[in-house]
Amino acid sequence: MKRERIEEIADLLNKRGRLTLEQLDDFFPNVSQMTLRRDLLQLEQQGRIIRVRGGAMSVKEVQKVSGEPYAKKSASNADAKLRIAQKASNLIDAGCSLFMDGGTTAMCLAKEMPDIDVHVFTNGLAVAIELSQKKNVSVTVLGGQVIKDNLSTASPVAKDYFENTNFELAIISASAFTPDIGFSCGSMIEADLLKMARQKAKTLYMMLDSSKIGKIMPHTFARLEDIDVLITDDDFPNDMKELFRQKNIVVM
Amino acid sequence: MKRERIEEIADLLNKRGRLTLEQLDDFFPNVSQMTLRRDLLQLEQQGRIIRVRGGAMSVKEVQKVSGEPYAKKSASNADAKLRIAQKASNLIDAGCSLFMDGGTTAMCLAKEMPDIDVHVFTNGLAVAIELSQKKNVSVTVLGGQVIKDNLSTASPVAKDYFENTNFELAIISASAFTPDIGFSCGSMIEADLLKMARQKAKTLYMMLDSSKIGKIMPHTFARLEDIDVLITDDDFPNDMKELFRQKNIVVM
DNA sequence: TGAAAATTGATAATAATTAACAATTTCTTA
DNA sequence: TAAGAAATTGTTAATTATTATCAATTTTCA
Repeated sequence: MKRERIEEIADLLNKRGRLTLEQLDDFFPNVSQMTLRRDLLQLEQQGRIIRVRGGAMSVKEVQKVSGEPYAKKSASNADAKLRIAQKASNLIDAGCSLFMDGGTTAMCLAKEMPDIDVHVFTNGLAVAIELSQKKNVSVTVLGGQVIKDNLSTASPVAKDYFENTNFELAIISASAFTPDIGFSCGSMIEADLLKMARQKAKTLYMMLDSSKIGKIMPHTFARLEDIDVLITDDDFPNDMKELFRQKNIVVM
Repeated sequence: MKRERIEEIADLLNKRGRLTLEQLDDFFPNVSQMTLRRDLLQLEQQGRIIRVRGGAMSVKEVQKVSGEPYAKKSASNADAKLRIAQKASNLIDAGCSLFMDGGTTAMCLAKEMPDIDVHVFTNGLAVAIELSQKKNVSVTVLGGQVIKDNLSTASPVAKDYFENTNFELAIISASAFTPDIGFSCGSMIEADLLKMARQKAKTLYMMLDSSKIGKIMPHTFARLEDIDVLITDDDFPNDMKELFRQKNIVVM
């Protein structure tokens, strides 16, 4: 009872980096704040977290290069991304081979990923490092020049590389989506990569949090009908869901 | 006035790890607690400290108490590695293009690297992320499967990749060295990569801390006479230095 | 020099944390 | 299995830390 809750809190903190007591309270509605406080105290004594005013933060989070732009960015819409990542992680079976991008949603997924025998291709450096923590996951990084603001790689030779590479599944996310423009992102070379990934994969899962709807970015890499499964959060509008379902796309 | 005080506080925190507001007040009797609070706030915004109830703690302190395997390893002989990295960083000029490996010494160098216009090729994920923090450094990661225990990549196709890649300088380090076996490391595929890097580079700098002397690892990637400059620490034995100098290798 | 900006200090208002104890649950072991 | 001990939990009150506010002071720079 207690033990499990404490482990859950530790997990949560490792994934989210930092939480307020109120947020914790939302996650554990059936225990009092005082209990959560006591749990945090215990975790602090174990050296696993740091209690700060208002809540606590994960030691691991602090150990990651502090102040990096990436860590900051990953905070936006963290709740939705976490839930999307959780859904996505349930769709991954042992023995499969998949592609993931290097975005912040992918990073959430990397943290949520079960430690099972899978092979992951990714162009995200942080994603690769996160996945390397797992014993059973093998990881391949696509080489290329590092894009500093999202710590992912992009390379014109990726195409050649993909020639001899096989994966059933691609799980990617977009920076923007509208029904007529489709899924788009800010960098052409990244769009290129994602396009290749989707063509190569048998099945394409798109992770899209609702804040991306209606936005347009310069480079489209997939149209609505290109995807097989849409993974999103609860705020995703119903009429939009219907649009996907009409094209036989699974929405979850 | 303010600037200095803030620096002093940061220093103090780095030395003491953690301080209460009262302790800080003792150190700075001529400013009010409120001022110290504001200083701490500012330091927190810079990501240099973490404010906790009652006071603050140094981020560096937290980073020390690490559990990750990579972070652990990088602690061994940290002093020597830091000094070696500092020496190496002075040898890097603006405008140059260089290769670095993904080892812990390279990681130190990445941290010490001046923020100047250089291009770095590396197979180290952590190295790449660290270098990405610098505005003027552009980074290319070599793709490949991730070796989990040192977070670097290795790939049989690296060879093809190197075909069209040019750099003047390779700065690498070895896991082991003896005069007759040469420089060696534990993984064949890594040895292969390093061999290619040294053949490709006009100049080869080897960073070798003295603890590596006399050790032998399975795969040799360079002989004594292959290198141009040896960068080492003060404990490096003199007779060994002489050996290098006889071959016209600069020892520093 | 003199006005604007930044820094600082004192106090009040707010919020978070701890302390204390009773109520509940879980664990022993007779 | 039932009584008692130990651990866990919740509620409230007390304490403490933090933030907000505004006036006073210092610094900056035109």
